[in-house]
Amino acid sequence: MTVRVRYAPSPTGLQHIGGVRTALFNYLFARANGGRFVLRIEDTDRERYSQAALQDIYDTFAWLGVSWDEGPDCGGPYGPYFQSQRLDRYRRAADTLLQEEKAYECFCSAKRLAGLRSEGARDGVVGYDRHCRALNEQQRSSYRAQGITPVVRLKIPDQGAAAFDDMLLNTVKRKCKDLSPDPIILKSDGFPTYHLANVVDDHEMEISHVLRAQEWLSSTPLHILLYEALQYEPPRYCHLPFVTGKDGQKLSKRHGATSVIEFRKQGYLPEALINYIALLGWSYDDSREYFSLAELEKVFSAEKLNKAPAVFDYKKLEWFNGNYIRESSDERVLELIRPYLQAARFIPKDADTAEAGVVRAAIPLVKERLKTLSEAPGLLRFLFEDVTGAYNAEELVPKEMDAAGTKTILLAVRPLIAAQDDYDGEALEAEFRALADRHNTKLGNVMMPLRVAVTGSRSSPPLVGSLRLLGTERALQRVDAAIAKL
RNA sequence: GUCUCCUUCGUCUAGUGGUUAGGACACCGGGUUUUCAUCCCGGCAACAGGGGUUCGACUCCCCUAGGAGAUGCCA
Repeated sequence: MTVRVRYAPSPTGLQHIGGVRTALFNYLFARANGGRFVLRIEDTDRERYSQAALQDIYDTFAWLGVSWDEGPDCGGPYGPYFQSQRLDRYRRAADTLLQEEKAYECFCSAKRLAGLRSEGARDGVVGYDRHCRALNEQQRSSYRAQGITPVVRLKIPDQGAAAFDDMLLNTVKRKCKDLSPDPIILKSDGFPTYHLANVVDDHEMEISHVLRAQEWLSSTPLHILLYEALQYEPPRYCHLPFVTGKDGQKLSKRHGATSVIEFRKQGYLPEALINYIALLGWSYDDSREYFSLAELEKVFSAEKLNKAPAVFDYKKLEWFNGNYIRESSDERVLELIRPYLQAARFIPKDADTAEAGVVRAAIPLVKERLKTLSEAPGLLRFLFEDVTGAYNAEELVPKEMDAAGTKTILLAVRPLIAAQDDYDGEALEAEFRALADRHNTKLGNVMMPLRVAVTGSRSSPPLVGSLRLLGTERALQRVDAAIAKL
């Protein structure tokens, strides 16, 4: 059987970690099994539809490097891939069900339904009371004459059960009486609900496997009933566990960033996100966890999926990100951090400027210190801004020294720097060492005051390299400013 | 309330009847180092609880507890 899977997002918000993981697993499943990956836009909710959200779907996956074989942007033999352009098919399916009396029209007002819900909440009874199921043709005409457009509800049998075989959960069986009574499948605006639309489309698009989040598990029996009523063959289902925050609840804003675009803005690399997300509910073996997308496409297997929910660990993502930054070429890191430095107004928008040259030279100094790209401006600030106001005199003074001693050291360091022009790293360091010896102190007690003076912070990129990037003139100014503070 | 799913270190997980229960992140300690970071070494730390089945259970079954999800003219 040809594997055909789909990712079916609804363009109502930004692509978030959970959705992207579902998409990734579908994509990997298709790739690993020589199948096709389809993007289908489920834009049946006109209230929440957003053009920006649609664009975000395209942007997110382009950035991640995940592409589909068929979709609204690239076409394919099973189009259209916007559900809003497939309304006739849903209508036809609903009409068939109506004709065969497997569904019925319902004229209940939103108000009546809301009343039902609040009564239900009080009495512990939930769901529609099937009021319109008993309507006769005369009553229906009368409602229609009043200008009420009906919705279509599926008749859930009160006997029997719906069962399916989940790839992860094995046999799942639900009694019909435990299903929500007679759910709406076609709304009064002529649009289908998710239930009808996904069944019709998965069938027509010949989707073989549906990997989706476990939040759908409880409505899958309903979908099975729909497949039976429509006399379609259902696909193979695989309900993926949730991605949660630290508190075990569905990942949401209060846990931190959730949309991919936010991670992107914060300076995460796509390969880090892909690698980390792939490991949320999936594993390869007992030791390997470092994978490129291309490698995942080869080794992904649904048998290794986990059925327990996974907590999203921001720290581990950071660790992956730091690794991928370190593994990147200096040239790439330069390109990656450029926008951040531009946003900080450290370098102009033009690509090749003197400032860009300095940044290029700084990459080796900062690369292994970056967990996210957005940390770059902080590490390099001293190269672009005067930092003499960023610290106070106490920070200049090492623990085992006093202000006077520190001043002496800085005064002694000054001519060493003044004499530099090529900044031979080893030579300068040797001179600092000699100076420390002469003053009967540790190298650190020479370096720390100088570091604070030059970079404005007790932690910085390697000092000698930083001095070289700063240049003699500015370095001396800062040493003088530090001396003045003491 | 009802229905359902889930349960191995703090976190992600390996494990499919016999293991000193392995790895990674985090954390702690040590080393390298001019700070920070990288890197290296080491440490802490788990089978939710109770019953079975079995010569033997983390692994199979049942119950309990805890967590989560669904219960929309949203997906």
